[in-house]
Amino acid sequence: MSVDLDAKTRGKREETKASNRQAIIDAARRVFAELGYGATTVRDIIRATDLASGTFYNYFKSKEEVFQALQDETALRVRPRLRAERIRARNFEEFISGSFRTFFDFVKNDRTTFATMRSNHPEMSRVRIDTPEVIAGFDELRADLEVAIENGVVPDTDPNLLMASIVGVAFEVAHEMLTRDLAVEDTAKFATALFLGGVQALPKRKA
Amino acid sequence: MSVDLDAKTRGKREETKASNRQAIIDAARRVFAELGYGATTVRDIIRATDLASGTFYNYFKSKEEVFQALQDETALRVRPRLRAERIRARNFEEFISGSFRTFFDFVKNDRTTFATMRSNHPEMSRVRIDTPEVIAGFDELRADLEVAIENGVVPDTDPNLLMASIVGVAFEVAHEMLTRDLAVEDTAKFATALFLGGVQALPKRKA
DNA sequence: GACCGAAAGTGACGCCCCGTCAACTTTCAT
DNA sequence: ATGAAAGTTGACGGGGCGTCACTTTCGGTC
Repeated sequence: MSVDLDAKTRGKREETKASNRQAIIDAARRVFAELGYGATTVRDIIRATDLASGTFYNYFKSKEEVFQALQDETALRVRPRLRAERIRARNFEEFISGSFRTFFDFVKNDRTTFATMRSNHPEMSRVRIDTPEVIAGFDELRADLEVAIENGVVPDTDPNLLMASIVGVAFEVAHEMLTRDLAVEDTAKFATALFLGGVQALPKRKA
Repeated sequence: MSVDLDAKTRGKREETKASNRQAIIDAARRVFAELGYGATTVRDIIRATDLASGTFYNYFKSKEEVFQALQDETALRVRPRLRAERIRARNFEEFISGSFRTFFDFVKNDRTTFATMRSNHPEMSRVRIDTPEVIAGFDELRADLEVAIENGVVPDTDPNLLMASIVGVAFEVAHEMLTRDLAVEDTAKFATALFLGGVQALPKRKA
């Protein structure tokens, strides 16, 4: 149905264009997961599809760019959940705890994505890439933090530093959670307590 | 003098061995800084010395391995400073604030190293690699945290989660500090306040 | 339905990097 | 002085890179 609809709506041209792009992204996801980001080549990716090597470059400039597309796909799945959680929150505690719980839950249920997101060489290095979609997600978070500050729920502190702290803790603690197979709930409680206690003590923002 | 001494002590053999190794590491530092980690090749590094390509492989297996050596050199410079600061600390507040101040100070005065440490593709991705020396530094920190917990200065919480949080905040906030050219003192105050306030609220460790 | 121009796919090509290895040079102990 | 061990060298086969001339596919026009 939807294929027919797509075909009629977009024509065969656009149709295969979209499906080729997705085929490359899907192949990349598989290959990255298997070989690790550093070890995989554009050739590995294209070999995992039924396209020719030249075709790859009609869609992406490099493996970095496919990787970014993958990141964006991931961010696109997580962002709405985080946003929903923040909207539901009735105070700063729910804001923080809901965000951490949602993020850790995603990480736990999607280890592979998170691992690919973080690791170049398995077990050895960790990477985090900021793509437009990821940046947009961070901006959204910062905007909400600023609202919390305006409402006096959070002291008038530097929202960017606060955001950086939250992000740093989220990623690093998530890694620890996976390494030691901790429960999402406990991990979220830890991170939440740290920030709820800590935020009250933060220094006032400078002029 | 020291060259002669070295020559006599170790013989010409060991002498040039050490100097070749260092030449490669130094070249790597320059090339990484100029091209970024991802873009540099083993050939780029070896071309920046007066050695032949084959010689590289007598010293390192890959560019990853040189990179690790660089990381270790960095860790070797920072660790003693952090350790000294921790030993000087007379309570948990000094422990935390001294560590953050020292680390941020290092980052500020050594932007290039930190940038190379963190970035593959300038402005886009960030990487942190755990080499033996880095891991040893973390272990040291965790051991001191455990002592603080035993002494009752810090609640009986999970030291690994606490360490992950500190590390996450340290790196992420340092990045923010560089990006916006914040003062070391202010940045350290922020991070310190967050943890001093937060630590008291942390959940008790599970059995 | 035949025709044509544009869009997309193809894979061979030239370039460079990879890690190895046989030949060569240097060191050092005798 | 000499020979064996340690270390250096760069050429080599294998492969990935990004490009480009050529082919195929699509869709609008008559």
